[in-house]
Amino acid sequence: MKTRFAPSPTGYIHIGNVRSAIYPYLLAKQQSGKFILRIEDTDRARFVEDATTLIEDILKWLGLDWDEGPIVGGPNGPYFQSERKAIYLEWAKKLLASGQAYADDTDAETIDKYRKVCYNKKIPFLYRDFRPENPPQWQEGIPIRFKADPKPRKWYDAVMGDLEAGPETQDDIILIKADGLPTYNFAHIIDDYLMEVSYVIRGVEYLPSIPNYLAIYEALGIEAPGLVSLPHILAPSGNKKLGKRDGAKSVTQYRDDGILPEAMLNYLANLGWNDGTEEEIYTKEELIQKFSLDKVQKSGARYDETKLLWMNGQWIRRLVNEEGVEKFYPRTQGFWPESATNYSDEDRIQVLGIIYDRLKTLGDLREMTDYFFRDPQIDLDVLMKNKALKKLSEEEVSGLLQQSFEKLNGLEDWDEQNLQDALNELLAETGTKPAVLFSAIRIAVSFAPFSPALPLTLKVLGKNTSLARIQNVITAIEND
RNA sequence: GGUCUCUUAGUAUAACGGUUAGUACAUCGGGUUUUCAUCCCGACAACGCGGGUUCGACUCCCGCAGAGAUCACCA
Repeated sequence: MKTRFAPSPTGYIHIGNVRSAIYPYLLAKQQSGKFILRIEDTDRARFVEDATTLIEDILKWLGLDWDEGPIVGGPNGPYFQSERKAIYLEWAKKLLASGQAYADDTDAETIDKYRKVCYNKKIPFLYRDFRPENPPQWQEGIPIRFKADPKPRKWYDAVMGDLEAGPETQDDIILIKADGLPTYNFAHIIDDYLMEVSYVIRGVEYLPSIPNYLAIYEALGIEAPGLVSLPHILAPSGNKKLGKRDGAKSVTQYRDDGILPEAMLNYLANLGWNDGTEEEIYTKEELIQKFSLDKVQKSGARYDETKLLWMNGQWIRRLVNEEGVEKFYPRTQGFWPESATNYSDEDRIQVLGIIYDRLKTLGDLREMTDYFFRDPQIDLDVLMKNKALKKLSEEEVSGLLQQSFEKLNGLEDWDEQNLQDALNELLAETGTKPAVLFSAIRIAVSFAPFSPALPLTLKVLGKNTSLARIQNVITAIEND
């Protein structure tokens, strides 16, 4: 079992196209086979300088390590098509020699004329109907065309099932362009053969071209690999496939926003595939074990970022619960607010330990933890207009805070249990409901729209900070 | 227009021809000593249409409709 991911370095990788890396990877690993990365850079006009690095970074981030390809090398390199020019030409010449291909110097305008003739007659345009009678001798600079031998074709697609196509689907396609580089249509066939790829997994947009590929395999006298078509991932709205124009975010962007690779892999693998059970959280290892092409959905699946976010939250909780906060902590590097800069890892781990179950992305840390690292801006309106406090006067709130201050100030050990007990006693002593007392303290200490459970928040804030903040609010009310 | 493909709630999906058509996200409601979230409970909500085959069809067959892909010296 050998599979491949063969992207073109034409820009960033978005969620619409990583899935065609994920499935081949899973399949290869499942069968203890090899996963190849090949860069299809034959289109020089669309070539983007850093795109290859970007592709490599994303695959590494997702944990999709390739066994052969750029960086790691392999027995059938090079793995950049631009470096394989001579190989393609050699194979094209074989076809030329056997009369299964021909040199064709017909210019674009003439071809366009043919096309228009058919268009006006409302008949399908097939270049083979206009095949030049006396093709020139091939020389550099002249494109090479395949000489189609159209016939009914049948093949099996592990996702789509049994497929067939008539002769009208096959035409004289360009094999080698005028610039001497091969077209995708030809290059991938040679590469997959030479690299011994056993399953070619790609998007459905290639499906209409498969009869042509079958014809080329036949002409070359080589066996076709398994041909698999993957349905598109659809944009959130409309019925189009997800693409850059729909604002499809790059995978890099999601990584930088704090999506975990586990969640990304899990979500994408599950979009259009399930193992027949109701399970939907899978580790990479489970995916490798359970994935199968015949359970891949045939229709396009709509991309749903909300579910990705939900799944990311699930993964954050799962990882923290399984391996502990300390082990998870390094992943949060770079996601903390500026105010946390001068705090130690230990301090941040404490905060992470009480806030992680509210995170949807790691990026949420920036918004949700600021008050742990610096004193919040006191805003008495926020305090007094709070749902639970708005019926109280400033004096009453101030009184509550004063009582709380004294009670908490008397605490010897500032730990969760003691804080909880003290708060319970305060409740009895002040004769207020939790909603009132806890809201007052919580807001005084954080001025945040929400925070973790009060005893935990106070504990992590520490005695000095907590008391100082309460005192500051009392003073602010006095001066109001 | 030709060719090919697809069709279960808003979304992703499950259901070897026999189920009150299941699950998850989203939405709405409720519960857990504040808030937000987690967690738990509950509600809403679907077999594109029309024929057949069958005792019985989401499931098999045919037709229709709708949607998508593709018809490059791009991949």
